[in-house]
Amino acid sequence: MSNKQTKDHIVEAADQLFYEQGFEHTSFSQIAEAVGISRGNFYYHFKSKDEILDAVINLRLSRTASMLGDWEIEGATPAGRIRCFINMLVMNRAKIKRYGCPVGTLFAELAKLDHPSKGNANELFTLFRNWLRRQFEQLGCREDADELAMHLLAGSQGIATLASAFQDEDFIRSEVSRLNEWLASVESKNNTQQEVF
Amino acid sequence: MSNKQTKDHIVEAADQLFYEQGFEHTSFSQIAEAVGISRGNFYYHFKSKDEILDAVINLRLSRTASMLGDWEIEGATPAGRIRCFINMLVMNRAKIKRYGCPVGTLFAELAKLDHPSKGNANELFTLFRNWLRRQFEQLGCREDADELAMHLLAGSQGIATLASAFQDEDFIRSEVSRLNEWLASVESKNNTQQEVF
DNA sequence: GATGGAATAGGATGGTCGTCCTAGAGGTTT
DNA sequence: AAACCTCTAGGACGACCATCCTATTCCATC
Repeated sequence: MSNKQTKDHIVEAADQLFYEQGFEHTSFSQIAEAVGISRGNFYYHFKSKDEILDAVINLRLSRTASMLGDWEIEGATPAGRIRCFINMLVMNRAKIKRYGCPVGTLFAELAKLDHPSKGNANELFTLFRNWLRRQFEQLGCREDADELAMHLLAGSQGIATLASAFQDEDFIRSEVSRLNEWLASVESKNNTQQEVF
Repeated sequence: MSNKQTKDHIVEAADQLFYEQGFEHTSFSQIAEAVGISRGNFYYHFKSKDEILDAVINLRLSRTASMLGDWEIEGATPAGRIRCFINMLVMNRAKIKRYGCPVGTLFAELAKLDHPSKGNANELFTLFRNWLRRQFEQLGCREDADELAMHLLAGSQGIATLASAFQDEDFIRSEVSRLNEWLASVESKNNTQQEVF
């Protein structure tokens, strides 16, 4: 099936270009050039540019889901799993510095365009939010689990934004150690007095 | 001088539209319609769309600078002035929810486009960063003033991003009280033992 | 009232975009 | 070998965009 292969190539090329240049600013010609096929041939595989966007979002959703699945195994404890999330910032620091967070920047663009797929893109955030919430619940923070998840998610978004703005990878490192210390304090507060702020 | 007035009207209309829809997605026709002038007449006042963008950024820079000047008067203490910054999130919560942070979203878009004015837009961040750094210095945090300023700036960016993504104004409120408590802890740590974490 | 520059209107232009259409290449089935 | 389906190429189309051009209006100055 060269059909499936070409379709996947298109989605992967679009995924990368949308990340680097944004959705609106990426044209069919650019994707075609990246894949090595003709412009008009797109419409055999996709009905519209929006359909490619949805495919890209679905690709990112499934990749994110499998990454979260890996972390479930990698991290021995709930706190260790949350640290996997935090470490993602350091792992991807070079790309974050250049292009920002793929989740945050895509959502921001689609929100400005008021694009129909805005909601789909938001599922990426929800995926992380729910996963983090479950980890905090397992940590014993039943009441505040979702609030802690949101706080951590917001922290990572802010770090990515400023690291990109000031072209500063060291900032990522220092904020990540800050987050790790915060996580440790949440852990200890919860272990000792079962009360998490 | 109806000249100056028209020019200002263009910049103000562009400022608003760029915020609501993004720079690239806003066309001359839309700005013209908002101002009530003809499309072709733009080029008497501005040589290009990029020139309008620069004028918009300068407008935002001067407005921001005057706002920071106001806070110098409003806030009796350095901590009070920093609280002015934090409270901005609550004051503008409705617009942040709809369109995100004007500074962060503009920079994110220009960064993706790799636009020449990316650096100018970044000056907005620098304005806040330096102002906050000075406040933390006056608070007694000489060593860590810039780091604290960046941390707070990142916090506000993350809050704006997630509030917009999840359409949640309450999240802004809860994170703002978190920030205020954080600020109080920075204050007390610095007053009592001259050591700021 | 005549003159001239400031300001405006609106059509023309060239380019790019997403989309559509059609001809045909390649390989499988009958 | 003929019919057929999958896939591809590449040009055509209409819309929109930023930009440019030119005729015209407005208004102050003489």
